[in-house]
Amino acid sequence: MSAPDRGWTPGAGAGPTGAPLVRIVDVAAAAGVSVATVSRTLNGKGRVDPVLAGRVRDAAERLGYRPNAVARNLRRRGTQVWALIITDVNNPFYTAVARGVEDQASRSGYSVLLCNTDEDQSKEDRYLEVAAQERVAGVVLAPRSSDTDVSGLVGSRIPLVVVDRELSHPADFVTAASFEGAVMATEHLLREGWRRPACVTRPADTATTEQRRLGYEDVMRRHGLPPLVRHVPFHVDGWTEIQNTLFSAPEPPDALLTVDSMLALDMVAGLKRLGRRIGTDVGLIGFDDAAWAPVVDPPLSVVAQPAYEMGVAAARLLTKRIQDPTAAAETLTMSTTMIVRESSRRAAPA
Amino acid sequence: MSAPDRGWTPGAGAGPTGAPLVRIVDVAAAAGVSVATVSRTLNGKGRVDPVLAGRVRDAAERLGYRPNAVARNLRRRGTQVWALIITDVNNPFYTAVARGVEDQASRSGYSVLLCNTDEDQSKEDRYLEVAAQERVAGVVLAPRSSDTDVSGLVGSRIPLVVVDRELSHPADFVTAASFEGAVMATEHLLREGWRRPACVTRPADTATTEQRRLGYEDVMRRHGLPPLVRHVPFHVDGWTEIQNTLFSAPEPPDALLTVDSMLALDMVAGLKRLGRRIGTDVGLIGFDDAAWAPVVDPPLSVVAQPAYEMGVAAARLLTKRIQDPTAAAETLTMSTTMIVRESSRRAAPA
DNA sequence: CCTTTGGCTGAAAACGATTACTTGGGAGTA
DNA sequence: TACTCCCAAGTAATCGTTTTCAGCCAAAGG
Repeated sequence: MSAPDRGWTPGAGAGPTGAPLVRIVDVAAAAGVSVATVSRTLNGKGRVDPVLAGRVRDAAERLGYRPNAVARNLRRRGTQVWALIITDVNNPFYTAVARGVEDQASRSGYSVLLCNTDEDQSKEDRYLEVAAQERVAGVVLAPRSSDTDVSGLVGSRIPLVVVDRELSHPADFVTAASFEGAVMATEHLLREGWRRPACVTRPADTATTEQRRLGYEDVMRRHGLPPLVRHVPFHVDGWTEIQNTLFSAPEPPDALLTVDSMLALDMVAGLKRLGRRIGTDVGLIGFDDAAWAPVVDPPLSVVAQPAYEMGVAAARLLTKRIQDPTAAAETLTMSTTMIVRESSRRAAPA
Repeated sequence: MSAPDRGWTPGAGAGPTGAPLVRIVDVAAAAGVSVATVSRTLNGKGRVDPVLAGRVRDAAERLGYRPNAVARNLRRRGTQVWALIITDVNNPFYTAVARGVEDQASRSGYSVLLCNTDEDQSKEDRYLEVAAQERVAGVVLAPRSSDTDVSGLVGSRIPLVVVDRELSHPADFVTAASFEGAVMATEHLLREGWRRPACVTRPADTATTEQRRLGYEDVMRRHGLPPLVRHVPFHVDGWTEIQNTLFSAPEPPDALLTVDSMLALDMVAGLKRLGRRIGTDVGLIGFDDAAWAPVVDPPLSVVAQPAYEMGVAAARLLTKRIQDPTAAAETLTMSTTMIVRESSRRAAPA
């Protein structure tokens, strides 16, 4: 039998538009074989006569056949695609994670689709739903908050690895030692002689930045100093808030610990506008070693996270999880390192 | 009729693993209606008795039914998903474009999946193939080079909008006035009194950066000056190359025009290491107004592109293209603006 | 009281691949 | 020669939806 007549013959000078796509039956007809043989040839499964295989490959080539992955995924009940859901493509930490995930994924034969939630709960919900309904092979998620609802993924039995921020739902989890990093940073500031370091952090439902705040407060308490903390929303110039509160108070801070690199950038710009010299009048240390950290004025001290390696680790866990969905959930905490540049050193006033 | 027996009853205390997913037939059986009625209810198409609709929604909720989008896409012959293929997630220009595309897409009811090709031809090929086979509703592509092969998309009749870099294949195209931007920047450098500005650009098959080089050379020629050009590969520290060539020559340049923000960063770091004072010994101006540009030492002059707006425009064109695949291809060139800070001003030596 | 109309409902046919199962022919053995 | 056995190729079931189409029932009109 040949393909059902669609009033159109493949390759016979089809019009500029509206010509139907070529399907496997068209290839089969053109090669004079059955669809099964075409499928087996193109997928390299089962034995097929070299002569027929040649005819099939010729026909496929000639007609410009492009298998419909949607149909294939339906039949195979699975894809070779992961979704990586992050909260901010502008944050170099997450893009570094993304590259790690991507590199490791392609070694295992998966493609990675990146979804940017922009710290917006409704966008995150939407992407989680898309991932669940499109039945991706797995998801790497940096959740907006620990209450992010992953029931869609769970309901669709989609393997999940959480990265950076903890989730209340149990799952494989890759993170960095945020608390310890903040402890290092705060102790460093005090050692340098700063007297009133403050912590500029993100909303309290962001797990990782809370760890950093807690690390800061822990050190302050041990030194008998009153903690100074401000929570700054995403998507605003953090400096405005800080200037109106901390720097308008009778006793302003003399140093700042920021929990991510965008906040650090806001502080550098703001302090400059206010005429405060960083490293002399005010100490500053941030999280994440962005590419620009060494060249700002003055070079920025940071607590660095192994972002790329975290991505690789997350991808490895996801591969394992796909192979064995029943294994117990693992948590991987990678260590942070402090990179001291000039912004946190206490220089003598000129 | 009820669902074919799979040896498992939905909601009847299924085991921890391996329990099949809930399908539409399961919902239909539980609600005592046909699958057609379930589909109509859940999609809000056609009239359905409120009582039955209630039973359906109850059953769907109770069983945790999650429609299989793969099957739906197959039947509907289409998705609500776009692919956005960019060459570098670490480049703030592209992430700004991505946010523009994303915002506009979601206004039109599409979800955007981001693919990062890392300036790697094989990765780009892979993602184009995935997009073509997965039959996404449309693609926004920032091509690696003008020879990027989009025949897969064309063959699968997938609407395409090209952004930033031109493609030899005809398609809707959104770009910025690179040539004019480079002309502005070069004339500005000469006006400030720099005598030997050089151009640090990317490989010659990158359309946009070539435009910038040409703009630079055009000005140099008009001023009767010999052009100084170096092409720097992606993924390397651009400075090494520049130091070993331009700055090892008998007559080194006294100013640099870089064609993207990562190159500018490399130059700032490198010139510092070499002990050259930017704005005094050497002038510097880059492309793209990255968030860090105002806070490096000294603040970086740039030619800014309206990246976010370019993304929005690309998304608009794609929506139009999807509605009318036959319309003539459009090209949109958005203007660039020069932001002069200190790095390009010629300060008197201290 | 019968017929027409209109609106819901359900049965079944797509969608386009993969793959289990069937079939037929050739080779090998008794 | 006849009977197995094996292997490649083809037939048809399947994946889980959406959507066409036919049928049924109730209401309305003649």
